[in-house]
Amino acid sequence: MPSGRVTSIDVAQRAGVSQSAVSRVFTPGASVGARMRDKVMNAARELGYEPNALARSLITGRSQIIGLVISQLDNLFYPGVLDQLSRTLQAEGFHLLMFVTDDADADSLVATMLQYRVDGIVLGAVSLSSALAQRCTDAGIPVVLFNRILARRRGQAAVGSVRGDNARGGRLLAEHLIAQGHRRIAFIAGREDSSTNLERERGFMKALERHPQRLFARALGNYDRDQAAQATRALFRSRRNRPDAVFAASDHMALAVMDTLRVELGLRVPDDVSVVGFDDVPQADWHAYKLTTFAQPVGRMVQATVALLLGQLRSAALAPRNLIIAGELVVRASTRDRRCETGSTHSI
Amino acid sequence: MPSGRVTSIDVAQRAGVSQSAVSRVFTPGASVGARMRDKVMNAARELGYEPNALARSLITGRSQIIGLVISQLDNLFYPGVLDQLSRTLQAEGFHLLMFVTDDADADSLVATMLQYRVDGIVLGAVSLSSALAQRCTDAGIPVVLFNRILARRRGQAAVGSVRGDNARGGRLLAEHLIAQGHRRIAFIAGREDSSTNLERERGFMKALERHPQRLFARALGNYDRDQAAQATRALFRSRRNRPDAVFAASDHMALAVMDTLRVELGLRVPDDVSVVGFDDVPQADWHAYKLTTFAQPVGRMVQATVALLLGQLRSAALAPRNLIIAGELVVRASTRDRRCETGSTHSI
DNA sequence: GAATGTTTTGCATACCTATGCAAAAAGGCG
DNA sequence: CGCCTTTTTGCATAGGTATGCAAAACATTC
Repeated sequence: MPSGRVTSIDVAQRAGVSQSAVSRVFTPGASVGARMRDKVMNAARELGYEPNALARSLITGRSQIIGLVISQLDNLFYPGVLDQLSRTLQAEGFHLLMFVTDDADADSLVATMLQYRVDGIVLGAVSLSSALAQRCTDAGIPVVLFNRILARRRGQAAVGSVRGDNARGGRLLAEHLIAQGHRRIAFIAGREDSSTNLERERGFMKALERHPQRLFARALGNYDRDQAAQATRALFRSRRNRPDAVFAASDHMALAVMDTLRVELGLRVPDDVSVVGFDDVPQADWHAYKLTTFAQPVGRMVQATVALLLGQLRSAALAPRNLIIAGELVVRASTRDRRCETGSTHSI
Repeated sequence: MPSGRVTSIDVAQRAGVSQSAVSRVFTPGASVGARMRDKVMNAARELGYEPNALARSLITGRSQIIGLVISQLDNLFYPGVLDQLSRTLQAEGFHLLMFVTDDADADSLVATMLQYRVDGIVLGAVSLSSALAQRCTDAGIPVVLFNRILARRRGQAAVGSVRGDNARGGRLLAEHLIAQGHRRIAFIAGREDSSTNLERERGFMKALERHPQRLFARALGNYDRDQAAQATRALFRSRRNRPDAVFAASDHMALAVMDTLRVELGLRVPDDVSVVGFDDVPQADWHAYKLTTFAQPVGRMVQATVALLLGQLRSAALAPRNLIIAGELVVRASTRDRRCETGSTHSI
């Protein structure tokens, strides 16, 4: 019995067959006789043989590994994404090579992933230089941006993307606040270099202008809990001239806003101030918050991401696409209800 | 210029040197002359060459990949763990191959990881059959259980583990509740097949008995939010005979308990009921909760995990160890304060 | 039982890099 | 400049598997 790692050759010798026979037994869909299969399987079991996925990948050119970069794991939206993505890919026989970063761009990590010959790349809440995107495209490795989009210049490498309907979400939230009679609406922005914030803010602002209404105040939260709390304090510094509603560009920030309003500033939500967020993270539905928000359907977004990835993988000719997954307004109890002032919970 | 994947041979030809020279340039610490290095680097840059990590791993026997199985990503404790673990390993030049599962045991996933010849394995909130643990040990692959421990039988393969001081945490929480005058203390258990729950409950019960005091009631929450809410309803079904304090075996459950108590049952925390949890997840410190809990230091636990893993990797002789990382009681406002009934926040 | 078609098997090679060994080049010193 | 030591380089091979091709085994039909 061989001591260290046991190879297909060891199994072949033990079973009295050729190495290629062993290989075929472990290759789904290969042509193997029943008797041969039994002999090999027995020998393999006795020796504790497992095919070496690295060697296999070296030949086939497929590693069955998808690289993932994620930048905001503390943002409550992303654990769910990771969970679903991992499960979905596992079901398709792929595995996740994971990278966490704070950088807004993922270039160095993507370079590492290229060394591992990943079959595809998912970038969550993170961007990519066009130079590296080009390298991926050249290498035939599909890239999908999750929740981001690349400003596409002429002649630049095309990478796919999946995102929620940020513009529509911003608009619906604005319209909801206006419909509830708010006239002093403030906005707390996410990272200003992110396409999500850009689109959400733009949709929001357009809806305000259409009514017409000016933005009452604006502050920067950078998708960070502490900065969002800080921004809230700044917005409510004056005792005379305060907002009567706040739109935070993500639930993660909106929850911090609610906490700050209630505990530090002694204000009631929604009686004194309405708060809305974006994403519909699990915590938004917790009794303590019941946050009105725009729901991004994580499940469908992940499905789309995987579909895009595998589609390009299986047919290299397939052009990358930029998908927008529809979401919906979820009205809970963090916004006042003009018609019946009970603040009851209902969603549309 | 070669079309598809560019190899070290392509670079060698372009630079007019041998393939081994190219290899050496990309191998840290190899002997290469300055002139040679320049030639090779230039050729590599021009062709866009990246060493093939798979082929490299095949030879060196080191993949620089650590396999991770995690079973409860929805549990608020684990995103932080994942974040830190990934960063720490990245800093050491390792990468994470990630698997998510619901199963309590990780056998099938570990088998897959063995195929990828991972250098080490971290199992988060999940267990392993002794048979497969043995296979890992035989293959020289260190395994570290995070937040779990394996009942070790005689002659069984030894795997390392890192966990918080569950027993002490349980004891301190019990003593705190008793010191605040509670006499009807209920417990909501996590998964009963988990060592964490076992140890926490045992420490808790021992402290109760020592005072002496009986457990008022017990329910099962399985580390799940909905089940914890359900358990809360069951514990408070009777209007006459209710607990005056609840210990939930994890913060994740404790937060659900607080929500259920306040909103569904109209009880005040801590005035009517005190609530304590375990872990000190970020949300425990949110204004809406201010949960008294036992803090597990994620950072130090991750450091220990990585140290254990790399230690065994670098010196195969090193025996796996079972480490317990000290934590501390964090008293916030979810437990009543006997001395001054304001419920102010302070931690010890 | 021969002729034909189909499935199963083995042989040899390719995938891409690292590394031991020996040869070559460079450096040091009197 | 010649000799010796050290560094740099190339050669050849190994690591473990998949796969095209041709040979062998088997099945089918008349």
